[in-house]
Amino acid sequence: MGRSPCCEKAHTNKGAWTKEEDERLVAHIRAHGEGCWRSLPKAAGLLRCGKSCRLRWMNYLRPDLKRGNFTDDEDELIIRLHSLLGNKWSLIAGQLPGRTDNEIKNYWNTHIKRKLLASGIDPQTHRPLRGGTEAAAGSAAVQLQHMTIPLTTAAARFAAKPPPPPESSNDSGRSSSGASTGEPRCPDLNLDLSVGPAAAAETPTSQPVCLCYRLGLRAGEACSCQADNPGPQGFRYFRPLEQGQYL
DNA sequence: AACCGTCTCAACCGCTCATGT
DNA sequence: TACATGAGCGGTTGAGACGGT
Repeated sequence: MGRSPCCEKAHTNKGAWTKEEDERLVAHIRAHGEGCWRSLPKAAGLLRCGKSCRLRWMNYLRPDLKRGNFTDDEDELIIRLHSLLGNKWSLIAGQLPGRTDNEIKNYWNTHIKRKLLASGIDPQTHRPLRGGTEAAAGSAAVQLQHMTIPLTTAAARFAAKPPPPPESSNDSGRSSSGASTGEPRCPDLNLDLSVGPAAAAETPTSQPVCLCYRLGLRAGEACSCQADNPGPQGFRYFRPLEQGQYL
């Protein structure tokens, strides 16, 4: 028995949103706030699936969205984060204020992927492509060397986590996040594994800490975790793993 | 001007995860 | 513990924009 559909498909609109629908959605969220997406369409008088409303709000209508082209800094950050996290677009988006996972995913697929390929870098593994020209490989090496990011051992292990054994990945659609080659992701990246000053001073590796924090982001700076409220209600903990232990 | 191929990106789909009962 | 439900994620699709011929 499959799960029930998220909405009554027969009575919902699909496709592009109209201006009126946008206005209704924005007005409703301004009045009642985000959340309870399932019941929102009815409450807002929209013939849309709750999922569709959420997506429209998150990706297009949210007032804090940054529109326009990606900057070079954003490009570089996306590449760095992708080399660490793979296709975890929501995690990557979390480090880019005003950008959405969908936007970053699209940008990656349409621009960055091509840019990396042109530089002789495999966009999935972030390693030089086999059979590439020496010049391409050389430029790849330069770029990889440039991708030095302060990382803790925990985050580095996260980045270098080997893929699950084939028998455990019966999931057809979700196995493409990064290294599918059987090798650890970007094992020869020049990752600076030294603990950043703040993290070194305040977060010994035995303590659970926010991943954003370990990536060098302070609270309020892209990271939405609450630095002044540590604990399960504040940080989303990322506990460092023991040697040989993987997520 | 018309056609065609390519590109972009908003939106959808199917799935997993998190949470409540 | 098992199940139901809602939220969120990542891959994919398709309509419209754009550029070349």
